[in-house]
Amino acid sequence: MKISKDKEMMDELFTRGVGQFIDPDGIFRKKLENNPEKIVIKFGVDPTRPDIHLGHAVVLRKLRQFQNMGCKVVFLIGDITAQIGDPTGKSKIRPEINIDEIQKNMETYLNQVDKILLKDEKLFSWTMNSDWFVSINDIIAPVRSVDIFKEYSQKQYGTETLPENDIYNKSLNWVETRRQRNVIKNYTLINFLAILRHVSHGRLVERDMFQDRIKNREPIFMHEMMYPVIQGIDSDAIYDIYGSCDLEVGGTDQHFNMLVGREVMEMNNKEPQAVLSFKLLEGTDGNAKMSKSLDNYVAITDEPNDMYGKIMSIPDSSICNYFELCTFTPLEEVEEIRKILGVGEVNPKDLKMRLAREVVVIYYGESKADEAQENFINTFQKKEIPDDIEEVKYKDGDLLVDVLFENKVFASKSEWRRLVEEGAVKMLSEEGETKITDFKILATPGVYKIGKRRFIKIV
RNA sequence: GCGUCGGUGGUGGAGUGGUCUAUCACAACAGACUGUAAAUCUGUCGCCUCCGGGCUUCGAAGGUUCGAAUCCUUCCCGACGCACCA
Repeated sequence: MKISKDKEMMDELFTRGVGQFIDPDGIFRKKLENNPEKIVIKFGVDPTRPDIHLGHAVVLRKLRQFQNMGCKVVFLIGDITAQIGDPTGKSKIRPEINIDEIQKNMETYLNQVDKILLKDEKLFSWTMNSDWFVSINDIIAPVRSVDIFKEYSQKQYGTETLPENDIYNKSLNWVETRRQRNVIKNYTLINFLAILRHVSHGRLVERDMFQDRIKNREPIFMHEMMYPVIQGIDSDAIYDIYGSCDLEVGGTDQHFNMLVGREVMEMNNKEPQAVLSFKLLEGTDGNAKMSKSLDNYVAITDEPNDMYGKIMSIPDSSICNYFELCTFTPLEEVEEIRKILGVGEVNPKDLKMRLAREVVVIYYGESKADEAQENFINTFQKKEIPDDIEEVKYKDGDLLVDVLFENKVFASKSEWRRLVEEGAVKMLSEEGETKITDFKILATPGVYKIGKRRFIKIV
């Protein structure tokens, strides 16, 4: 009985939310069954986007399941690769980001991860790919530029002591941290070229998005083509540092890159990693994938009310996917929901409310979820004033426009003018709503409603 | 290196001397309606305004012109072709 239950769990582990699972001879699965505590799972993290949303959560929640079985999860912070820009999706070259920013982003990221993952030393670790792609020379050399920089700093600050974030100090720091982490390997140009010997041009351009670009006569830059190889080298490095790299997880958009990792490991005579890629969660607008730049995401740090509301705004067609990818609702039940929805005998709104509640429960618990549900019903179904509203201070004689503009409630005064003309701004009181029609009205304390869902309290 | 074509608002993509803040679509925002922040319909969609208007945008910098996104020069970036060949 127990065995069949375990098998069921195992099956779900490799199917729920999964796009593809590559584990040719079942090596990974066998190891998971026999020595889960020896397994190292790699997960690449983008240090430019510190907010974790439900799309990432799909992967993270799966990682947690592996942790529960005793596997170690290693976050790979792609500080170098972030500067390259994964060619997936947009063709834009990403802006350079500096070390401080990465550090800050990673701190926020790792704090949020607490909500889902365990962080014991045995089950969790992280590393950055600058640990093996950057050498000290990259930071302090060429010597000339450092001298120039020193000179400049001294002029700027007028002292002999350099500021804390001075590049020279930074490089010393860097040596320290690097020593602490005890990284063995450095990838030099020679290593890199040796690996590239085994990677053909055809292999790299075969991916759809490059083919599309070629067809559309759009540019493909060399550094973008190298991206999968570099990501593959990461796996190789993790193997060296942690003694193993058994599985890499990521979205289906990462599938190709992760497979290249297998090849790199193979050519270095290592057991290639298994690859588990996840279906992409669509955004709240129902199309494309959830992403911060498209602003169609639900962050796992969103307030319960917000989280609930955002999920309520997904189109009906996304309900089932969300159930599968974002909740613990058993798969048979999800299937049932799919059927019911198809027939149309249930109001999709009710299913969506259940969905929204279940997701909030995962991150905030039952009581908060109930509160959020109640708040939603009150605000949007009964049209009452929500509980917590952003507050903004005013001084006597201030115009309402200025108060709101200075607090960045909207981006320009023209926007305000438009909203007023459209009758979108209302002052709320005991008696009901009063539409504001004069855009030069003086600010008075009270609750204001802008559009359907923005509330501002002036105090 | 030579040649051809191209670089436009959040995105895609029109416009090749005045009527251009720039057609259109998507996104976004608002109003109506509803089953909800879904769908649909309507409107708005550079900034500032004493509502008369003023100011700023079409890769960058100059120039021609009464007037330039549109013409010229130089530069930057890309696609394609030719040449060169380590």
